[in-house]
Amino acid sequence: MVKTKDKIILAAEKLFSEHGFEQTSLRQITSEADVNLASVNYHFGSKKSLIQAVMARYQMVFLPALEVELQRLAEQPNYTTTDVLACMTQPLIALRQVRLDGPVIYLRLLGYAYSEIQGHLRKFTMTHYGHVVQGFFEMIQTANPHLSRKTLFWRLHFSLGAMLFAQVSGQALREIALADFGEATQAEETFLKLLPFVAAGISAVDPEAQN
Amino acid sequence: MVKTKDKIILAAEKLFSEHGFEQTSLRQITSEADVNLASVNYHFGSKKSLIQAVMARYQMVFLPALEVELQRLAEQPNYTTTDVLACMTQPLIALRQVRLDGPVIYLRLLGYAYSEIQGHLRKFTMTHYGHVVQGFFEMIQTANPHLSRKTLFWRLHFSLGAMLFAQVSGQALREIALADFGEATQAEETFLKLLPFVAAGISAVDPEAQN
DNA sequence: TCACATTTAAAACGCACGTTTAATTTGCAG
DNA sequence: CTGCAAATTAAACGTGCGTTTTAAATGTGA
Repeated sequence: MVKTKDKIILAAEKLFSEHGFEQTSLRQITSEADVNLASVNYHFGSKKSLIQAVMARYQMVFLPALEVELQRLAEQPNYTTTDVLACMTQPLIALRQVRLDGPVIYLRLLGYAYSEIQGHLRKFTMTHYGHVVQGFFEMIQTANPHLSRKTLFWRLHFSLGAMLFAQVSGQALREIALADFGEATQAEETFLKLLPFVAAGISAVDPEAQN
Repeated sequence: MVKTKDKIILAAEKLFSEHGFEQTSLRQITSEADVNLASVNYHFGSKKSLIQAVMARYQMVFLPALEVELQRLAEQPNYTTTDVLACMTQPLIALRQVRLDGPVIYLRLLGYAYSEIQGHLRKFTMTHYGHVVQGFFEMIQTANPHLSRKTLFWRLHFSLGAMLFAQVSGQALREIALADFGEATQAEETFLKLLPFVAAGISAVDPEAQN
């Protein structure tokens, strides 16, 4: 028998990833989960806490796995931007342990988390996994010694934006692509197409560096 | 004497660009504009119509100006991705006619429009200015004959995502950058930093093209 | 089986929102 | 000045939300 708490989590993940956090009401979630409305507040305390619980379930798998991959690469004598970015693929695949469609779900949740409650997720992530994020940044810096920290900071966030937009708008974009020139794109394929784009963007020569 | 309708538009632009469309209530707008709550529905019919009016005011300046720039470049024997992207800078500056801080306002509005009401803005833009968008796409294609339409489609939307994220999260990111390593970034500077990133990402070699 | 803590259930609360109504004020042509 | 349309105002409406309350049902250890 499936516990009420688990039914809520599963339904919340699904609806949050499809429509965003604020656009999803507790009534939709409890209806989808086939549980009573009040049980969310009983088991999680508030909607905000439910959101954090949903995110934490994925973060606690993804970020430690990312840390392992980064440390492995850090032992190499040298590495490229692409190498560092590729460290994310295995941890993403590891999210299948959480849920069969975990990788897709997580990327979408990330997108909504950043675009809706910008500050909260970043604070939570930095508090619990700040050293992983920091390490990632340092390795990108090592792979691109010609770039200033400031330029790198912005380019990493441009990359984040590209990824989040692709995930959140992914379904709509896939439909447009299909209608415009009849080529379908798989959800997982989007992330693979993203990597060379982001890698080239990050490593681009900085025009300002000539100053 | 400033008309009520104009006071509403000015206040709405400001608040929409700061907090997004859905996060901004009509009560906030009418309070900021110092007009009666009901006057929005009297002058614009609905909140949705107000949003469209706000967006249209910028689109009708930006997109025709972009068309002019693109046509000028198209007459050249050849051009690069950067050249095509640079066509956007003058039309952005032209938005100062609409409002002193028009360029910044417009980019932020774009960001929220895409992340909140994804379908609507695209539909509106394509209906009224579809040929401009189409022309932009074709010129990027011409500048990158080695890339498939599918790859180009996704990379252009990655670029859009990078820009929108930078604008919407721009204020928060600027504060983080300042706190993390003490370097301030101007709002207008963000767009300039974006161009080389996006240009390199779009023109990157496509690993899939080897297949 | 009994007593007690845990969990579920139905209903209501208070709040903020976009919108509508109806009355009043304002602007202006004849 | 008069009369009428346009504009403004204050108040209320209906809806959906997250949350709380109170009672009933369920599970559990002695």
